Amino acid sequence: MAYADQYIEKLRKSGLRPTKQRIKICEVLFDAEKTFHFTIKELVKIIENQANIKVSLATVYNTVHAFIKKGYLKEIPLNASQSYYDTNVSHHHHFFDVEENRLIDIHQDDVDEVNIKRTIPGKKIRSVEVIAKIVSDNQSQK
Amino acid sequence: MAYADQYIEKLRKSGLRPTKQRIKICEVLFDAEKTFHFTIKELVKIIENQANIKVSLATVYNTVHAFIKKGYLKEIPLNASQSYYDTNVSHHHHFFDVEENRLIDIHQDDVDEVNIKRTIPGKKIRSVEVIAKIVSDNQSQK
DNA sequence: ATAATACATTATATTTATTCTAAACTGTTG
DNA sequence: CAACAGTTTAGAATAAATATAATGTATTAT
Ligand SMILES: [Mn+2]
Ligand SMILES: [Mn+2]
Ligand SMILES: [Zn+2]
Ligand SMILES: [Zn+2]
Repeated sequence: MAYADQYIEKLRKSGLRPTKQRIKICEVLFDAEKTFHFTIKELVKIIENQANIKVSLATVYNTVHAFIKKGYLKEIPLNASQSYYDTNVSHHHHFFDVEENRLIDIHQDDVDEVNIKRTIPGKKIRSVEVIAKIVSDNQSQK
Repeated sequence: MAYADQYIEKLRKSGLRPTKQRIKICEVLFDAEKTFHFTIKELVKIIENQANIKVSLATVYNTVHAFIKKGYLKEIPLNASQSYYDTNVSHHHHFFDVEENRLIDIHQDDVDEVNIKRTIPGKKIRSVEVIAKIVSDNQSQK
């Protein structure tokens, strides 16, 4: 548990006390070498599989929302039935594989700056996100 | 009810019989001079306000989904709690006013073609959508 | 360290969007 | 018009998300 201090700091900065449930959540979210996308249900399953401790749904939701508010996680709206979350909080875009229901990151560098030639009076742009839906390329013809 | 024939045709092409409930739904959706965005709840309210007939939630959901499948409506994912729908089925993008929870169309012409310099083997892009979140521009300084 | 306090966890209940069910009803076809 | 296929509907079921409130734990004060 070498990284525990970082998690404690993250929790404290989010206004949360470092309890063992929350530290476990941090381990799963921020210990991975790679960032990843998840649903709450998947996150709970990961925690259950790799930990001996029990974490209630309410705690997971509360902690995830605190991290979103603080910018340690991002929420990605894809469909109405369920939220997707992202441990990659850098500015980036996504492919969404509609057949496999899977998100794939597109680095900001891999998309030319999106130039919107229209403004709304009294409003400013806070963020711009691109979602490219992808499907199997069944080029069986020819 | 001059446009009824068009609605009947739209329904038939969607594989639906033209019942009076469905024609009423079409009137609300496709009679407007302008396209608009709506939630199911809002659509039901509009129907209730302007019609003498009763339409059940199940019928509204089923009809909306049939139209989406046929391409007469588009679904716009914005948050996990509720789906937004769009009667503008042309290729376009959106501002989303996060304070007022309101969608605003951005014509395709108002956004330079989004150039994604990355591909996924075996997959092809079906659609590309841009969502720009906007907030109040409180330029009280200076 | 101990006690007091504030905050956290949890099981459970609630809310709400969406989907399902099955009985009554309606459009279509011959 | 009869027969059939498809439709509407109220209400039930489902499932994500949030709220509640009793119990437990980290922190702070003593
Ligand atoms: Mn949604
Ligand atoms: Mn839901
Ligand atoms: Zn991502
Ligand atoms: Zn639109």
